[in-house]
Parts: sequence; structure tokens; C-alpha cells
Amino acid sequence: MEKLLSKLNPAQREAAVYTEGPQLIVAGAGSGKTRTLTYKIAYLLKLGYKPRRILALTFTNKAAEEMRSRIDSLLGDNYSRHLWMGTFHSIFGKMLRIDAEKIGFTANYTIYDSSDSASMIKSIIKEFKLDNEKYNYKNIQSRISNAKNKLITAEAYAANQDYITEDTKEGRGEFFKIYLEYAKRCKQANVMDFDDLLLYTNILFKISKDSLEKFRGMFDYILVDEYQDTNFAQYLIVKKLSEIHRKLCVVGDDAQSIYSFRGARIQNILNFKNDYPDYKLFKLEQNYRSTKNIVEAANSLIAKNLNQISKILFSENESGSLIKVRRSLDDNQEGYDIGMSIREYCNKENFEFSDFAVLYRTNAQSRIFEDAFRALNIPYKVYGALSFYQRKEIKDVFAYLKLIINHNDPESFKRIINYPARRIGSTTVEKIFEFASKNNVSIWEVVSKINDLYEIKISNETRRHITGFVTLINDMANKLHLIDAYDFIVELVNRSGINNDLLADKTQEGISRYENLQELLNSVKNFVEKRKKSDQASSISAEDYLQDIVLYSDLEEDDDDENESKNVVSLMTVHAAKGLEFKNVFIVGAESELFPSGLSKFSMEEFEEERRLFYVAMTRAMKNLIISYADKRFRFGRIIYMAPSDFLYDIDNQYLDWPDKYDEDEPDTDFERELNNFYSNNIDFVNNKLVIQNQSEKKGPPKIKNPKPENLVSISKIDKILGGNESVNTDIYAEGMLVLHEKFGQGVIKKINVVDKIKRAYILFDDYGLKTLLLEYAKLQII
DNA sequence: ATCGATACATTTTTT
DNA sequence: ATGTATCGAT
Repeated sequence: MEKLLSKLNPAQREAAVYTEGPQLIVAGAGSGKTRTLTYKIAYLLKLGYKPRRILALTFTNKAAEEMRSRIDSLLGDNYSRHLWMGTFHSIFGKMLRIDAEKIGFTANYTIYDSSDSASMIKSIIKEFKLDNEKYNYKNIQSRISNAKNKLITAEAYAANQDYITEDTKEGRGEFFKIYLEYAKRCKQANVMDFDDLLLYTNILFKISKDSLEKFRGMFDYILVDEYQDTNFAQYLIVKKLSEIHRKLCVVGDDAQSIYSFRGARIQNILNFKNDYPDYKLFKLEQNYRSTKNIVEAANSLIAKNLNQISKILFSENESGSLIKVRRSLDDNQEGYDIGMSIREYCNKENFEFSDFAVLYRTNAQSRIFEDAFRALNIPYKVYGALSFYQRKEIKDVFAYLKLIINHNDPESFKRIINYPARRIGSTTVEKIFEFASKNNVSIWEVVSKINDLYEIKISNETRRHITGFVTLINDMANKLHLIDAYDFIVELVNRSGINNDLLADKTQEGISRYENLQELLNSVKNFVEKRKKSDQASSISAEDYLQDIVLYSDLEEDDDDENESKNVVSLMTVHAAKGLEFKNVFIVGAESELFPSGLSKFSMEEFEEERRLFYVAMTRAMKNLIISYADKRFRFGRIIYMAPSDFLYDIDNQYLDWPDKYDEDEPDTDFERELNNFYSNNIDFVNNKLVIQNQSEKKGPPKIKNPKPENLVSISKIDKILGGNESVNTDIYAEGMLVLHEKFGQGVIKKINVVDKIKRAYILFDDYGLKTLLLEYAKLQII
């Protein structure tokens, strides 16, 4: 026991061993929050708490897995697999299956992701013939979501005259009807969306005393991670479950609350003392991650927020270097500058690529860095841009699974009834839906009996096609629990024709879609093997697979290319970086209207959330932090002039290395000009074309609020960087040569451009089109 | 019924 | 600039 706890500092240790009652741990960034939590769980187990009677709730799957593996490495064996540990959605999704009947569902209900529910909302709006402007489906979707997070059911909403009056004033008087219809259809289809999982858990607890007592009785200790990110529905679940024994430990940091847009309430953490007057507060204030400079700079930023729990985060690490602020001419050059900077750090201080992260506010920014890093031959990985499971080909397979498990799912039905093409058109589908709703029967009933339903005017040929589809789904449904998920899905993609359809498409996208399908099959295989081991089950069905996997936003890392894939620069949004740390962090696009987001300036709450987001970004860095902004960038198809982020001015200047005098003696050089022009004019990376930009478009006065000094890469610096690579002889390349590139394969050098000894080659690759590469880094092989 | 072209919106973050 | 949605032509 002592040995276990010796790895904690006194504050962490106190928090870990307190088991008297409600406990709030306010844990600053990098203060060892996860560590404390895992040790606490390990401690509870050592005290004799049964693993199956401990409930640990996390915000993301990643966090849950991280904790599992940490606990296993602390205690050995597969200790963690008996714990109830996971996201709110996955844990309560499972519980709801047990008592689904009590709330009008069946145990095999399926889960709609946001795009499924979006398309259902879209069709409701369309059927109600409502104005697309006033009833924008995204807006409606988020309204419904917000209501559910606050536990306002459709019925409650419709019954509340105040809401309706308010909506009517805003020209959205029909909203409650959409909400009602949406809820009704979901229930009919035996489908829940993400928010329903939490809402119905609460409803179940409310309407069934038995259920509440049963679930309450399951756990002796409850722990909640990232408590600042919980919404009202989650808060209440936790409250209900811990009411009797009051063994509750919540961990969070109000300064890192960045999910209020989806209903998270910082108040949950701020009000903890009201709900649990006998609670005990623990503060973890020592940051082990970052240099003094970074911690203090981040403190100075967050101090500007009015809304917060006071705490002092301190570091006893070395003070480290100042935060570098760099300015680039435009977005493309920002990518290039940062690539160069990474190479420079690598050369000077022996860092590896995996020591770097580039953090941005929006996913759209990743492309700039991908292009630049590719040109500079810097390996990288983009995290979470388009989640794997949102890809068309993957969603198609999932739609089949959902329909096989739950025949009444209309969205899945619509998605695949004619994919792959089986000559059942939209007119036919409409007729089926119309008949179903008129006669108040399910869609599946209609298509099952399609041959007897003469009222529906469709051709015999079409009836045959429909029957074929029904047979396919029925056959597969009969097999669902007889074979493993992997074998099942392999058979499914073959029999449905998905496999052939993707195989037939020889375009690049087609090939990559096929590869994605293979990747999916791979991950199914892994899933089955893993689950067999952990559950000691003999068979894992496709239903088990689907029900679990829909709550994952991304594919689990398979580490397929092992060593290869590991030493890479990480590119991700700040949100995605939460909970992670890197030796060197670049916060890019630190510009007003971008970070903070332009949409946040209208309310102080949102603006402060952006500031917290920036705080999260800063505190990811261990050693070096670089904040970068550009004077102008491409947004919405045009060039926009940008001003440096408000947050750069919030940070106490003493922590910043923001050169504030433009050195007039340093003239513009050919190289700089070339660099600028090259990136702003010459290359359309997307279409792989040499383009000459229309000069007139580039005019227009820059709107820079606070013009800050030049901070361009100087020639001497570049020389130094490039000089480090002298061994590469670029003279051996010439125009017209046939060359081989690691990634792009075979191509022809179309043109070589030399400016200031820097050679750029425009190479036309057989498979990737025209690319521009710096010869020095391209590692080309002449063939 | 399928494909292509054109119009249109879209850019905040995720279970 | 890019991706999706809708419409018209084949």
C-alpha cells in the first residue's frame, strides 16, 4: 500500500486516500489528475472494494482506455476489466438495454449518431413543409439536443407555453411539433440518439423506483473525470446514483471547460458544495508538465476570465525559454515557417518529430500544414479530422448492420435500400413511406408484404427487387447471433454487393474507399479478438460490435505500421489535444476571428470559453511553446486580412518573445520575396496546378488592428537550417528526369526553380498529379 | 433510374 | 475553395 502511494505527491496522495464522502478534486492542467484518479482506484481496490462495484465515468473513450491500461500496469493482470469504466454514453447505454421495456424500447435498440438524427430531422422539416431558413436543420438539431441535455422532453416542451411564445416570437413557432415528431419517430424506430441515452436514463430513474434502486445498488463508489464537462443530465445521473452511500469523487478543472457548446455546465463544479455541503475540496496546483514560463504565462491569460475558481497553478520545473510569437505573411507561409521551425528544433536540440504538435482551432486549417509538411518531407499525422466512422462507405456498412438488428430504422433503410444500386428509386421509396405512415404500419412490414400490397403502384419488377432486399436482410438477421462479427460482416459486404461496388471503382477515391472497408474489417477482427479475451466469451456478434462501436468517434489505434507511424508530428484541433502533452507545441492561426472564433465575440461566456480553450492549448506544452499568426489567409474562398489574437495581448508580455521592433536594416531579399510570392501565387495545391493569381484580388487595404513587427525567417536562419543538410547533392537532378518518391511513387521533373540556392522541383507524379517539392528534402531516387 | 452539371452553403468544437 | 444538394438531361 505504501509503495503504491509513494509515487504521489502529498496533495495527490491526500486526495487519493480520502474515502469518507463526497469529494471534489480541482486539478489544474498537468497536475497529475489522471494519475491521482488511477491511484485512487487502485487504492480502493486494495482496500477491498470489488472492481465490479466501482463506477468510473469519463468524458471520452480514450480517457477510459488510458485509465484502464494504467490501472493494469499498476496492479497487474486484467484487473481493470471488471471495473465499470467508460463514457457516460457507453455505460448508461448498456444499462438502458437491461430495462429498455420500461421506457418503451427493446433491448436491441440502435443508436443514431448525429448525422443519422440530422437526416431524420431534415425529412421531418421537409414533410412539414417548413421554411428552410427559419427551420434550419442544424439549428433545430442543436435546439433539440439542448432541450434533452436539460431534461426537457418533447412533451414537456410542448406543454410549456413560455417556450412556445418565445419560439413564435423568433419565427420558430412550429419547433415543438418537430421535436415531438422526432421523438415519436425515434421511439417507433426503436432508436436513441446520443442525448437520449442520458435523457432516458433519467426518465427510467424517475419512473421506475425498482430500476433506480437496482442501479444504485450496483455500485459502492463512483468517480467522475472531467466533471466540468458534464451537462445537467449527466450531473443528475451521478447525483441519483450516489445519493445513498455518498461515496463520490469528482475531478475537474473549471479552467479547462471547453464543451459548453454541447451543454457542459461549469456550474456543476462551481455548485458542488451546494449539493454536498459535507464535501471535501482538494486542490492539485503543482504542474509537473510545463516550464515555469509556460505555466505562468497561461496563468496570466486565464486570470482575464471573470468566471472561475481561484487557484494558483505553479511549476517547480526550470523556467525554460520564453514563448515565441511568430508572424507569417499568410496561411501557406505559416505552414512552411512552422515546418522549417520544426526542422530547426530537431537539428539544434535533438528532438524527434513525435515531440511536436501543431494545434489549431478549426479542422480546416490542417490542410495548410499537410501541404507544407509534405513539401518539406516532415512526417505527420492528422488526428480526428473526418472521423473514420463518418466516412460514407463505413456508414453504409453500419446502416446494413443497424437495419439487420433493427428492421424499423427508417434512416438506415433509406440509406441502403438502393445501395448498391438495385433499381429501387426514390419514387418507390416515397411510395413505401407514404403507405406506411398512412396505414400506420412500419416500413419493414410494408416491404415484407410488398407482393400482397396492390394498393401501392409499383411494377412487378421493382417488387422483385424489393423482395430480394428483404430476403437479404432477413437471411443476415437469422445469422446474426450464429457467427462472429468478423465473418458476419465479411459475408455482409459480399452478399450485399458493397465489396464489388467499391472494387469496381478504380478512381483514387474509390480505391481509398475500398481500403477503408478493409480497414474496417481489420478493426472488426481486432475487436472480436479483444472482446473474446476480456469477456472470455466464445463468440462476439456483429450486434455486440455495432452497439459498442457507434459510441466511438474514431478508430482505435491499431499500431499497424508500428515504428513507422510513431515518429510523426501530430496535427490536431485544440479540443482533440485536451488531456495530451507534447514537448513542443505550436499554436497556429492565433488570429482575431479565428482563435478566438469569430462566432464567440457576441457573448462573454463564449469568449471566455475561447480563452479557456487557448489556455488548454498553451498548457499542452512541456518545453517549448510557439504561437503563430498570419497577416492574411484564405477563408471562404477569398483572402482575408487577419489581426493577431486578442489572447496574445492577454498574456503578460514578460513571458513572450514577440520581437517588437522591425529591423529596418534588414532589407527584403529576393528569397523572402520569392518565398512570399511562391506561396501566395504560384501553386494551387489542391488541384495540383500551376496557377497565376489575379493580381487585382490581392489588393485592398489590410485591416490589421495592431500592426506588429516583422518576424519573417531571416536568410541567415534559413541558410543554417538548409546548411545542415549539405550532404544532399541537388545538382544531380535535371528537368525531364524520371524519379521515384517515397510516398508519391513515380513522376517526371517538369521544372526546377532555383532561388538563393534553394531548389524547388515541380514534379508530375503518375498517381498524385503535380507536386512541388524542395529537392533537398524530397529524397528522390532517379530511375 | 442514373449521371452530370450547376447552385448552394459552408467553416467550432464531439459523445 | 470545397463539398453537398438539387435539378435536368440521358
